[in-house]
Amino acid sequence: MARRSDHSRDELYEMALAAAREIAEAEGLRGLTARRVAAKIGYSAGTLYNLFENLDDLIVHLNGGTLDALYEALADARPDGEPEAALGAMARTYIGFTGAHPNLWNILFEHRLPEGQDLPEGHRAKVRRLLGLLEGALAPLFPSGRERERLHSARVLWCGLHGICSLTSAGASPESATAMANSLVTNYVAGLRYGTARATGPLRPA
Amino acid sequence: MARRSDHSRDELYEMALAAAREIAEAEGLRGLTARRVAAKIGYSAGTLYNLFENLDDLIVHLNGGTLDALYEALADARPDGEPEAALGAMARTYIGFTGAHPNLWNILFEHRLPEGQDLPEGHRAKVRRLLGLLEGALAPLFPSGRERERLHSARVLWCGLHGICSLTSAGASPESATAMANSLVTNYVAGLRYGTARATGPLRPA
DNA sequence: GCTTATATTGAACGGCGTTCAAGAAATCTG
DNA sequence: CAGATTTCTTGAACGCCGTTCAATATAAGC
Repeated sequence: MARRSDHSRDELYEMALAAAREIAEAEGLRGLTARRVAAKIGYSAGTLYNLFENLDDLIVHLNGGTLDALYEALADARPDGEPEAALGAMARTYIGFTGAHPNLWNILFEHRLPEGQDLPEGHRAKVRRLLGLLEGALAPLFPSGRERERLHSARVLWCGLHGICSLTSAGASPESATAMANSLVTNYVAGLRYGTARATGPLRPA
Repeated sequence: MARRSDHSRDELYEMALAAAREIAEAEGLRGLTARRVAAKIGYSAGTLYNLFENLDDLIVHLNGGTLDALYEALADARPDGEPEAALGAMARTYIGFTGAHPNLWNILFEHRLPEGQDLPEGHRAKVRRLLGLLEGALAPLFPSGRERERLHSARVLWCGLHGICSLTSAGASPESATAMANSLVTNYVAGLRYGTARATGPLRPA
């Protein structure tokens, strides 16, 4: 019950998140408890409450790290070239990430804050940053001045990709996620390119 | 600690599921505990374990009911006519369902069985039945003999719709789910109709 | 009426998130 | 350096949780 100087506060913070990530990756949300994280770093559970508001807060931080890792993977893989090829490559990278870290990725969506609480602004910013990658790949399809439509299409593709990975991970569709993503990208972009230009108003190629 | 004859086993089963649904609808997974469900129907927690294997099993049954309700809503709303119109109407119905029962719909995906366990076959069948509705709406686009491609496209749209509702519900994309669904359906189907017929091979209209 | 089978329960177990008084070490003050 | 002060850490505790089970009172079968 005494003060220790084994680690600085920042070290402790990183150790706790790393331990949580290890447990989460191996066992998912079910195995991720405050007591186990604490035991894994050799401190008592109470110490975690000096670093995080509570377990929900710890998980939100864990998810922030997952979003960062996802961003790095996608940013590295983003190729130039035709939107179809770029989006296809990003989709494959995304699918690869979900396959490599299924539990971490699932926790991104399984974990929900209690009733009234919203995710911190930083979390939303991380998502926006990811969306920006898709927007970049879509840029050749939209003339300047149509950024709103471009963002809209990026969102649709992002949602579609998310749905593919989500249902694939849930085992509901054993069919290859990659094939579905290819179909989504190919046909949706084809619709944008030569589309019927209905109310949603995608445009002719620039 | 005595046997009662207030309700039959089937009545008890229905009462428990109804109570669970009420709690889940109001408070989500966090409020759904065995003790509270039992208290709500005026029995002890142990009695639930005569009706269900455990709390996970109860939730799986609850989710089965949600899938049934979703199927009924979509089956009722399925219109005839052009695929775009039919799929758009189904998407709006789906989005309406998720808006009317956000917690029930979320539990469908938040709840995950422990490590080794898979969802029962009945659950998969319910999902397949839902997919069948989309396949029906896509039928005019595919000549007979191309059922495989039709199923593939139905899956892609299903995933896309799921992704839209999932991320909308998570608050990550405040943009209107309906607008995104319209864009998805319009452009994806346009891609199928006049598509580039790449490797994934959607066909010309029949 | 007697026996058998079944349903129900309260208590119990271990684990959970979280709080907090107590105390020891680090730090500050002179 | 000593004494005062701040900070960190902890174990115990609280009230939950899912789940099990012996005990028991009732229903069902004969």
